[in-house]
Amino acid sequence: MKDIQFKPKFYSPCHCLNIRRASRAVTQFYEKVLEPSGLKVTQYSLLRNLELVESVSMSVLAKTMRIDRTTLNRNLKPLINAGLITVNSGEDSRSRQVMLTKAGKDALVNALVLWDKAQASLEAYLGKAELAGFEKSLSKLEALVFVD
Amino acid sequence: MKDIQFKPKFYSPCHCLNIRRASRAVTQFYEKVLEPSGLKVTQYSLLRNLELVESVSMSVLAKTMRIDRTTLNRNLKPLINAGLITVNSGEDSRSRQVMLTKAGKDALVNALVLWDKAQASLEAYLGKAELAGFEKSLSKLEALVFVD
DNA sequence: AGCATATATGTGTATATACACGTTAAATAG
DNA sequence: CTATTTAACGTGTATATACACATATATGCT
Repeated sequence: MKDIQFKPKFYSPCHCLNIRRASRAVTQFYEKVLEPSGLKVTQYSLLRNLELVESVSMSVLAKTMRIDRTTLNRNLKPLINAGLITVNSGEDSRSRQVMLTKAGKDALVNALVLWDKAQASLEAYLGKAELAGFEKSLSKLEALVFVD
Repeated sequence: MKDIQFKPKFYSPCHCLNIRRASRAVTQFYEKVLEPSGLKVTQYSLLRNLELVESVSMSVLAKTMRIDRTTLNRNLKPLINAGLITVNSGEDSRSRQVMLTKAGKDALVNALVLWDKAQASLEAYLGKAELAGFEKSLSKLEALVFVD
């Protein structure tokens, strides 16, 4: 990580835009680091969650990952096409059980090193203390979903 | 804003996912408040930026708003279709000048009240002090775009 | 003027996000 | 056991995001 050039900060009043811009920047940073693995950060996170369980239904996975169910549905598509996960019907013939393939596990192992690097870079960049406070706020903001 | 139910926080290590989830939550919150105006928060922000100038080229607008040029291009489409903005060629016949229409100005006036409400809610929710610190971190993270 | 380069923009493609709506199957009420 | 309700999904549609690539025009150099 080389010299950081803090560009002059233009006044931006909208809290929503502020977090969206930062979210894009952080995403691009992670994507760049993860790029050699061929995985997007969203895809990495999906595989990462699947690693922890034998198999999960889509609803449960969506709830666990706190993303919209229909978004999850679409996000799984590229992983299916890439052969990194499989989807089968469970006992409840409505539900669909998602699980990692061997290739998926391999991809994950490969990406893990890169992800670690991105995480460490970010921690060094912002500092552990500031990052901790920052993420506490993030956590609170996430609960906005439940507020009218 | 009624009682807030802080759901049990599941451990989520990835800094990138954390900000992405929070960004989604904040976005959904703003969208809900802005909904009566018929504008998305992104669209509101575009109109808001156009309010400040007679007309701007796409590149300059993208740079000002710190969003990708090609993203801007796509984001303007719905506003053009809704008749809220117009796009004309400037003196430099490569550049395209964007400007608000009367309808666009009206829509903006209408949305402003709602946006104010959303802003105030968020400030009350997180608290001015915490929000200030939080946005300082956001600003730093935004600069990640310039980091290798 | 003529050519190389830089600038301003659009498009193809792929992913991400989420609301509204529809379908199928399980669960429950009567 | 049938009818209604609930649960688990998928899809249509629309927006957001961004990289790679293509096009047109302005600019600078010789």
